[in-house]
Amino acid sequence: MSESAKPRTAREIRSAARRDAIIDAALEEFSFQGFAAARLDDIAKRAGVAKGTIYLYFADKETLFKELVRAMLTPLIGQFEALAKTDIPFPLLAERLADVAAREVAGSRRRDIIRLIIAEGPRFPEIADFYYREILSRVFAALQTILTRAFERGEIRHRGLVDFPQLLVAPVLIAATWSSLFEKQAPLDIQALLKAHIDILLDRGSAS
Amino acid sequence: MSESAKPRTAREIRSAARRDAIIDAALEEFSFQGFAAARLDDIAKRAGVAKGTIYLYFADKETLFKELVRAMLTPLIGQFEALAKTDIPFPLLAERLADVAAREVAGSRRRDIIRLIIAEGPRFPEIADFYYREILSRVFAALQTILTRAFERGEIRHRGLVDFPQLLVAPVLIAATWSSLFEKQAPLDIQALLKAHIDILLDRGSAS
Amino acid sequence: MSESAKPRTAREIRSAARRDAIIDAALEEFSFQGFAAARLDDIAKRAGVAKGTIYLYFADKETLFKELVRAMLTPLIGQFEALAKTDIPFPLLAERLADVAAREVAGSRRRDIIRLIIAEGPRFPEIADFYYREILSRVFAALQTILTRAFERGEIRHRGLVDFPQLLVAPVLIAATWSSLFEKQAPLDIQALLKAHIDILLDRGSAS
Amino acid sequence: MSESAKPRTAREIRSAARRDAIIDAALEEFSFQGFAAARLDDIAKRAGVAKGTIYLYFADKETLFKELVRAMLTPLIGQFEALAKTDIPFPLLAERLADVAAREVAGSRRRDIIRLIIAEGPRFPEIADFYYREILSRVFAALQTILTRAFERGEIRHRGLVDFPQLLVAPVLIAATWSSLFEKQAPLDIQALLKAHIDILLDRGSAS
DNA sequence: GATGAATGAGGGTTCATTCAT
DNA sequence: TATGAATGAACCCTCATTCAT
Repeated sequence: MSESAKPRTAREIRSAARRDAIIDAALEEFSFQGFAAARLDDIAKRAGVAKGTIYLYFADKETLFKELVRAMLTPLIGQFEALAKTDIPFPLLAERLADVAAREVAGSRRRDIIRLIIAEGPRFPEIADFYYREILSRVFAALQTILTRAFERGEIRHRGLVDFPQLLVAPVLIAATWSSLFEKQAPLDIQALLKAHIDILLDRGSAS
Repeated sequence: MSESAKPRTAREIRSAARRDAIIDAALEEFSFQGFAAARLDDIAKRAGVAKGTIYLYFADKETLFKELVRAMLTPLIGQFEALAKTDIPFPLLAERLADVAAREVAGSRRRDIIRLIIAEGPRFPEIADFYYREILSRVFAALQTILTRAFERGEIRHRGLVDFPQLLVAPVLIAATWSSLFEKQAPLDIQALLKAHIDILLDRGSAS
Repeated sequence: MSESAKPRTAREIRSAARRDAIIDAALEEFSFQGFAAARLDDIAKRAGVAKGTIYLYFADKETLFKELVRAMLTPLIGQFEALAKTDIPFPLLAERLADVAAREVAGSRRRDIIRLIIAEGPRFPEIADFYYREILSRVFAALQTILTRAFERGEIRHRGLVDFPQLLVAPVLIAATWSSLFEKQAPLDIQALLKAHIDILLDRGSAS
Repeated sequence: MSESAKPRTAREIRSAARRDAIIDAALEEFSFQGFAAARLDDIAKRAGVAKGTIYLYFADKETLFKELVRAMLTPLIGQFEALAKTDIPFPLLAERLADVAAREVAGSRRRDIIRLIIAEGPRFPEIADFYYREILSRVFAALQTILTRAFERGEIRHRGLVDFPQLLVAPVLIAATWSSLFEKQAPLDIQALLKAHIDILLDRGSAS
């Protein structure tokens, strides 16, 4: 989870493990309670460390929050950009993207990060900034490449998708929030939802 | 804004106005700060009343929050269900819905309520419950009626949309959150986004 | 103790009384514990208020400390400058000053303030600044006037006293700190000490 | 700086050096911050040792503080008592004392110890006790011998000085605190101040 | 009803002290 | 011996809630 160079000594390994444990616990607490309501006491307890220990790894609550977001999102982007570079037919690519999205979204942790960013973004402009700069802008740049190519090849029929790649990912966002909030009331089959989405975009499997 | 029976006496009118002022102020503060970080002091100041006055209208902070969500959402639903009952062609209906959504979404207040529900839902299951029961389930029931009819009439070509009405509204959600978080970094033309969405669903304006 | 205009309404009177009670309690705690070791909890308890109440009157611990010093010292200076303006013979004036000093010094409160300034001055340059600007510089200006006049009249025989008025007040300082620290080990007769000091300066009562 | 028997082995020498380094660092930190506000972390850093190392040499923070005071003051007294035993004329002796005082006072370290004792005395009665017993009482005993002899020889004309040796040292105290607190606002010529003091006591250099 | 001073529990943060390495 | 990561008690400050006016 930590993006820095692999630690070598026993102490460094334990230290990195602790840092990760704190980040994990923080994700759990922050995403359930929100930033303000989460208590460092609870995070410490969940991470199995003393309250003061958190301050050996993070300057304060806010820094912990920002590091958490950074740690969760950074690994995503490389994986995604790699996928964008492959020159496979769009229908195949779309299905792979849907697969990854469904798994990443279903994996409760990443879904909660998305919720956290939506929830706390206005109060932490740096978070929104970071997220836009490091993640969104790169994701959308890659998407635009993919979609332009697909449109030129005739794999998709609508310019609108090229202009608004948001339309491609919108169902992922709704799936993430829906399953986060209404799982109890009305569970959602994310895989099927995304499949239907792709079918519509590719205009296949229609009608009868 | 208050949904209760119209007040009659001068005192009742003043009282209702105060209640509304508090709710308005609360929306402003809650949606920017989140529930936990918002301060009753600030809400009172913004509403132009003393801190203690809030307790004459709401039992406590949590109750104020729930009443706020209820007050903001309840008026929406009637308006929406009325629209669903009209038997106009789907393309026309879709455009009207997009129009309403764009305006309601652009109107910062409602967009912030959506963000609030996403943010605080997990900590206030009653809010999520209420929202699902009173709003979402009714919205989706209406949508299903509309979409089924449209599908049977051949106005839309994909069953998937009938099974997952979420796909119809997903762009509204992404427009709401995007404009709430990234207006500064990359403003979004919501009207154009929704128009492109409808064009894709109706398979019109495609290609060249 | 508060230097502001006399409060009039019942609430204002109670409010001013509370402020004074807090200042009194703070003096007690700060002068015994020092700034860092003093606990707001103890100050509140001693003042008979809740911890939070202190923050209604003072922005934080540091402000309370500064206000305390200001409140204790400000009333002193006027009284002293008035004395300096009277044109009585120096020997008489010196005795009156000694009297005031002995009483103010013996009055444990002022003596503790002096100790506090000595103790915390280096860490609170603003305190040292304020003390020098508002108190010391004015005291020494007045003293210089007094001593110059006395020297010209032949009431004192040494220029050195005019150049270093500190020599006039040095015994007051030592009396204050001595009685604050070593009362138990070796009580000091402050009145007699100051009388001996004046006798030396005036070169009277010498030898047998 | 350590008063214990000279260490012999290499290890003992290193150990004694460390102890001294810690004491030096502690003096610096304690005298600037006061006992409560000084941080062992900073002392360790300044001494160039790890935090835990301090506990190998001192039981706890309070013990370190007391040892520090003891270590700084003990060497003073021997030097002073030696001076008292010499049978030189009082005017000469007084000038030598003034010289020593000016140098010891100007040397920031000792001056800060004085400030520390004044500041922390009430909270550490043992410190005040120790200081009175080991230093003050012996200093004043020696002074009384000196002053009695000087008075009997006619070198000074006032009994008061014999009864209150404090009057002899008061200017040293004021010089120490003044230069510690108000160097910036109004620097003090300590040598000249003490010279003027002696001139007054010896009744020389008077008038024009 | 309306006010806002007062309360005090709660949480973020610091730091003396310990102890495994 | 020496280290410094880890601990957790303690303290400043905030803020939801109460209540006398």
